[in-house]
Amino acid sequence: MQYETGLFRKFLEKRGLRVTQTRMQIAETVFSTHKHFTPDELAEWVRKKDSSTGRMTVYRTLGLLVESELVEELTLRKGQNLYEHVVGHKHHHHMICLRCGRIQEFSNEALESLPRQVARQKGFTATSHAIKIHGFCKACSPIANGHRGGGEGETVGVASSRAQVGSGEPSET
Amino acid sequence: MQYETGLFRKFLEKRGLRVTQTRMQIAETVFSTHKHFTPDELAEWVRKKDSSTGRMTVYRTLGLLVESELVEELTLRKGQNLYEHVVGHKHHHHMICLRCGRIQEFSNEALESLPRQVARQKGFTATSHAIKIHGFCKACSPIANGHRGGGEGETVGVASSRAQVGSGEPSET
DNA sequence: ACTGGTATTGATACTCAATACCGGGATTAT
DNA sequence: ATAATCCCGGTATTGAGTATCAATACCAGT
Ligand SMILES: [Zn+2]
Ligand SMILES: [Zn+2]
Ligand SMILES: [Zn+2]
Ligand SMILES: [Zn+2]
Repeated sequence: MQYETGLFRKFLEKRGLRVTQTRMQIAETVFSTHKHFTPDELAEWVRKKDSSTGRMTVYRTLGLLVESELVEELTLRKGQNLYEHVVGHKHHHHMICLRCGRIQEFSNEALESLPRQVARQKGFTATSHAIKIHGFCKACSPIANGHRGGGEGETVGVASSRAQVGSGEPSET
Repeated sequence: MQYETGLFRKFLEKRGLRVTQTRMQIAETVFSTHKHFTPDELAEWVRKKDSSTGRMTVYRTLGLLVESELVEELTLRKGQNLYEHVVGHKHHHHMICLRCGRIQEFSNEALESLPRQVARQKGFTATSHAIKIHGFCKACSPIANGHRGGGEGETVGVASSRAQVGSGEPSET
């Protein structure tokens, strides 16, 4: 985490931006966890150290963190966006459970190189890619079995949020 | 297109919903093209046939079309969501140009089977997946070459919308 | 230390997409 | 015909994210 804050500091300096305590405190909070989080959750965490920190500043700093490529913006669901700290965390993608909303990570060698190649073939220069898998997690698969797809009156695809931020703390590691 | 409307009709009946003219007209409009569209664009198209059609009904019917799995909801960018008619259109994924915003489609055999397998290994039952590639399209690649990534004052990643709905008509095929 | 100039911050107001709600109208069943 | 539903479309509301702006913090030079 020392390392990440160093990188962010360097980024700010290169941009001619000031290294303020507020910014660094937001960054530290982000770097202190590898959980996915929303801007509002982050704001809440930050306010435990400095209750005066405004929502706007959190949004702006988050923007800087994304530009510096130390944080990634995910687009996994509607509602508030999710972000994650990516330094020191193996590049990965996400599986989203349609029933409980839990988000699971995975990574695979072939899935990393292929997209880039396919793009190249079309004259497209890929800089990044994101893979999103929808379905049912281990716990929910048994329940959901038997009736998927089609048009039953069951309404499976709900619950698309919640169930993934546990405590009110970023939680180390 | 005859075919798709038939499927939608069947879906409505199975659900005990009424097959109304408004609903079918919205569905027909959707099925008459394979372009990506926003709810408001769709509403505009539909109003060329029946100017009294309300925005709400378009949203609701679009919801039904998604539930029936005849239409897919994409999550490619911020702002208004994009939708596309998927029946009779080879399953594919998307490349989004960071400069001009153009969206290009692609498909690849290996990329179809792999995600499902990877998910299975983790006890996850995949029902669908989406792959999104960011980068620079053929036209924009030369321009963008030389300076990507890092933290220059260049601000490359703009223009994230526009440039993909040409006419005010759905346009056959 | 003082001063002038710039960057940062946070409250408020605003935009835009999506949803909730409701009353009137159409359709179906009795 | 009458009652019970379902459908429709306008309006109000929510919710996430952005723009604005005055006050403050910071910095460099004196
Ligand atoms: Zn689950
Ligand atoms: Zn992740
Ligand atoms: Zn382009
Ligand atoms: Zn497409």
